[in-house]
Parts: sequence; structure tokens; C-alpha cells
Amino acid sequence: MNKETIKVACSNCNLRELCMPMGLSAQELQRVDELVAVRRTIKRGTSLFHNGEKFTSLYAIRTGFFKTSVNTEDGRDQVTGFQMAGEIIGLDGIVNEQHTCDAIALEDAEVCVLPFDRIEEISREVNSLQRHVHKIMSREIVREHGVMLLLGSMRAEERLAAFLLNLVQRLQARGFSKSELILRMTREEIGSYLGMKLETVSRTFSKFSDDGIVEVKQRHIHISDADALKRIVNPQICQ
Amino acid sequence: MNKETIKVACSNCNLRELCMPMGLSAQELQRVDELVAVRRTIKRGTSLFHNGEKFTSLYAIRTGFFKTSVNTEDGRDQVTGFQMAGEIIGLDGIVNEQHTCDAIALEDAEVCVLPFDRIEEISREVNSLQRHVHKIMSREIVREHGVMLLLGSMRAEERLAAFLLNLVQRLQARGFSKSELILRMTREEIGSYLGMKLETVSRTFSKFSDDGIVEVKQRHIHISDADALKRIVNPQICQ
DNA sequence: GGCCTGCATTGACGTGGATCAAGCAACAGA
DNA sequence: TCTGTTGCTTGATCCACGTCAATGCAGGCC
Repeated sequence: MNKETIKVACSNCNLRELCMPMGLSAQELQRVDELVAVRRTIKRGTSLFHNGEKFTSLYAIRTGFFKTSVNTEDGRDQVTGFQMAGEIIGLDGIVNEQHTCDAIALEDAEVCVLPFDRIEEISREVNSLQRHVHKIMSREIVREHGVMLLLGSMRAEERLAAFLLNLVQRLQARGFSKSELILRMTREEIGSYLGMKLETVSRTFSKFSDDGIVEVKQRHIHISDADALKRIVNPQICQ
Repeated sequence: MNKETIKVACSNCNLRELCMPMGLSAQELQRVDELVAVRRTIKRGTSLFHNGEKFTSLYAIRTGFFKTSVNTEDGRDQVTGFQMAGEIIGLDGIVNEQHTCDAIALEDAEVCVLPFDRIEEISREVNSLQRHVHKIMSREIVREHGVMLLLGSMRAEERLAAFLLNLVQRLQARGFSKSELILRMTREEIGSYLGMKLETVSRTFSKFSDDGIVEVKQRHIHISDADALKRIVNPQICQ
């Protein structure tokens, strides 16, 4: 094997514990390495796939930041999620063999292309991969339940607080600061995700800033009082 | 095989095309029949599983009607879906091996219990079952995208219209009328699902009724003008 | 540098739906 | 038959957020 091959191997990837099952034998690892067909780079602002496109592969994000959004013929648009390194996108395409949403890179990105028939083939042999695929899909379902709870029952401040806590928690799991973050998306995209208008997003940021909970300078956010955010989301519990 | 065994076989089930893959060989069918461990009946108002309970099985609904809902420690509650015959529930439990929502029967129900390790085992051998499981999970993800769109970008009338159209379409696929339906849930449960208060649900029903779009008598609904509902959901397209 | 363009912020105002409250219909049980 | 309970409807009022509009700020390009 030459350097190139080694470079695209999951076994050598520093994101392995985020997007691949753990505790594989050497032989299983070798099989799983065959999952990744190629890497693909996506320029900021361009799409990895879009609504209607034929589904062939899932994508594991190596670097960069994406949004996914669904849109209807009559111009409605809803951001359904923001995805970062180690996360898998494209699951929506399995059911009808075509994608039902757009995935847009919010910064230059690189993904591993995982052909789905290869995933199915290898997960028949490697039980822990099979289980892993099921868990990833189940996790997405549970995540979406959380978004439904947010959209269905929270007010603007609660939504934004929950959003910030979620983002920072995921960034922290990737070794970034738990109080400092740079938003990769516009106020409008945040608003679309949270079911509110961009003006309300902006005003709510300003309110948090006035209350000394966060410092906001455009897309640079510093969380000064994470507990206050938690209290906003969970009024009763965090008293 | 005695009568009892035949009775619980998927191969004889009239819901087969709804919850099982199609085009199986005789041998594969036999394997798939082993999926169903037992049937279980659930009385109206009682739970099939609830939040925190250990996950062991998925459930295929044979008869009856369920709601699933997530709830937080601080008393927030969100109905995440209504499920009817032929649909699979419990997918949320896979990721952490415990359920993260409650499933409550809204009328007396019967489900087939599908132990998840058996699903995994058999889907390693029967490719079309494997594919089917993936599709079911993907379909749920896509459905939830639709709910996010609804909650994030629609107004009350649009939400209720979309809800009614979705319900009646699923009922029609099961051989029921496309204009007549009986709601199995309260206004409050509809409201929780649609992110609105029960009073607003009631008022919106009354508005539809005044406009001659539906006839509402408590939980008995007659849809007089389905196109009008479609126009409400899709203002541009259906002109 | 100056100009353009795309975001972001902030204010003034309007409104859809929440809230509060009363009354009513359906049904189960005595 | 009456009676309590649960769910549904409707009205009056309020407010959180949307809408419309002006201004400000940063980065890219000439």
C-alpha cells in the first residue's frame, strides 16, 4: 500500500471514534477501510448534494461545516440541521433512493464518500458496523425529536439558548473551547433552523448580550454564563 | 405447524406490504417469519413503552392507533407523531439502548414484537430485509424533516390543513375513506404535535367549517374540499 | 483609498396566536 | 334519569414575535 491509500484509511483517521464503530479486530478494520471510496472537497457555498439528486452514498464529514435544508415548491425553506466534522449526512436519501434535502457547505469542507451498497455489504459481515449504522440513524431520529420539542414548545430565547448550548457542546467534544465559538451560518440560517425571523435572532443575541450572558461580535460568540443559558432552557430544573 | 403459529406469521399477515419487504423467496419468507416473537395487546390509554425504559424490540402495529411523545424534566411535552396499522415504532431506542419517548395507545391496539437483535441477525442474511430496515429509518428521518418544516415555517391554518391531509392520505392507503375520518386524539394532542394550543386547534377547525372546507362534529371529520386544504398548505402551487 | 454588497442591528408598529375565562356537549357511572 | 368528568367551543384581552424600514459595519474588489 502506498501513502495515498493509507491516507484515506479510516483506521488512520483521527475522527475514527466519531464516525466509526469502536473495538474492531484488525481484520474487521481492514474491511471497514474499504468503505471509503474517495474523498471529496466542497467549496464554501456549494452543495454536496441537493434535493432530487440520486442517492448513492452517505458522507462522513472530515473537515468543514454544513447545513441541510428542505424546501417546498412554493418556496418554503427550512434548515433541518447543521453538521460538523465526524458527523454523517445523506441518511434522508435512503428511503426513495434520492435526496430530499440540500446539503450546503458553510465553509470549505472535505468529506469521505461512503457508497451505500458497500456499507450494506460490509455491515452484513461486520456486526459492529451494522449496529453502528443503526445507531447513527436512530441518533438522527432522536436529534430530530429534540428539534421538534424546540420548535413546538419553546419561545425565542429558549430556542436560541438551546441552540448555543448544543453547538458549543458538540464543538467541545471535538476539542474546541466550551465558551468561545464562531458561527458559520448567518442569522437568517439560524432563524430558519429555529423557526424564527432573523431580526428576532439578532434581537435575542442582543438581549443575551445586555444580560451579560454572552458577548456577541458579529459571528464571534463568547459564552460568559453557560449556566444562565441552561436556566433559560430549563426554567424549573436549573432554578 | 399449528394454527397458532400460522396466525402470528408475517407471511400470512394482511399488513405485510406495509411493514415487511416485498418480493421475498419462500425461504427468505420463512426466515422473516421468525422475526415476530409474540403479539402484545395494549389497552387504550396505556403505554407500549416509555421514556427511560430499556430498548429490546421494535414494534409493528397490527391494529390500533398510537401517539409518541417526548417530555423533559421541566414538564415540557411534545407529541412527535401519531402511528397507525402497518407502521413501526421504537426506532428512537436503538441509539442508547433505551427509549427516549413514550408510546401511548389512543385506542385498544395490538402490536407484533420484533426483538431487535433478531432483526439484526436476520437482516444479515436476507438483504432485502436489511434494506427494508434502513428504509424504514430513513423514512422516519424524512417524515421528521417534514414536521420541522411544518413547525418552523407554517401558520396555524397551514399546519392543521397539512395534518388533516397527511392523516387522510395514510388512512386511504389502508383502505379507508379519503374524505371521512375519526380523530383518535384530543385537540390538545393535535396541538402539541402541531406546536399550537388546543384553543387554536379548535378555532381553526371552526374556521375550516365556516369556510365549508370540512365538517366537524367533535372527532368526526368530513373533508368536503380537499383541494382547498391543499391550497392552504401550498398557496402558490395550487393557486 | 473609496465603493459596493451582503449581513447585522435597531426601532416603530401590527398581528397571529396565547392566555384567561365561561359555558357547553358527550359520555360513563350511579 | 341525574351527575360528575372530560373534552370542546367561543369570546375578550394581551403580548411575543413578525413586518417594514432605516442605518451600520465588515470584507472584497477596483
